[in-house]
Amino acid sequence: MFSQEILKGTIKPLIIKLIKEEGRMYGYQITQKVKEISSEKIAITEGALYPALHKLEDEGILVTESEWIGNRERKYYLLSDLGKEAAVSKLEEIRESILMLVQLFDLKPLVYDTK
Amino acid sequence: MFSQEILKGTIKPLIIKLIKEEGRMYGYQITQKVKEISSEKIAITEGALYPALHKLEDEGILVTESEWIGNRERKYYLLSDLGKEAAVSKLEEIRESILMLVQLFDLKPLVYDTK
DNA sequence: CTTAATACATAATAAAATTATGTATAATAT
DNA sequence: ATATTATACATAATTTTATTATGTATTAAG
Repeated sequence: MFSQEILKGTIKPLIIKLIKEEGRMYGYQITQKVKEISSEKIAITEGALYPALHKLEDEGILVTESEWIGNRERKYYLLSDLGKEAAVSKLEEIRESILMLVQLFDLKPLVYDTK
Repeated sequence: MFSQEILKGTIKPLIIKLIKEEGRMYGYQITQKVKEISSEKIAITEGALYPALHKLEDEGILVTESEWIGNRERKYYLLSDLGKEAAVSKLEEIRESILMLVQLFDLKPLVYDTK
């Protein structure tokens, strides 16, 4: 289980992608989801996650709604209207960057499966 | 032409990969090669490149040989014996990391072309 | 009744980049 | 001739972003 390493700089777009898909997510849920989709290989640390969430909120990309589950706060993050717009270009950006890495490191032959 | 952004953390393995392929390279040549293979999209900055080269040298991965082209120094970097060993695992590592990014960001359908 | 899981958060530190600056030679364009 | 661009190295200040270490607190499981 490695944490970020190469994933430096990818946490914000990753958050955006997950929230875009799920509609809304809370911090802990994001850590679990990433653990799941990475086959237990990636552990997002709180020290990276929460500052990133707060920054995205400050940037106006995310908005929050708090819910109280019993006596415990659960802070859901959602895409704002701005965030919904921004998400498209930000995900396109990261997609291009990752494909660039594939190209640079010559991880071809990777091709689009057009099935 | 974007500089690093997502490439954070990838400069050292990239240097290793290029030098492994080319045999030896000097700093400026690396910037040009990266520009070339990225279709002019990536400009490695000196502030990132030279410290990375020096660190790899300190780590014993790279060794240098200086050549004087006229009155101008050209410092070639080569893989040391240690570096040749390390290169294999380091490149496997970065490969896995990039494929992890592909998986996380759902850049499938990307499949191996087995032709 | 203790430990692990859930759930938030911040502070100190480290790593790694950007940006700015510096020196200097060689080639090209005006 | 001379100014600009390209070649070629390098470092310093700053910023960004992560790691590691704490901290608080509730709930579930052993």
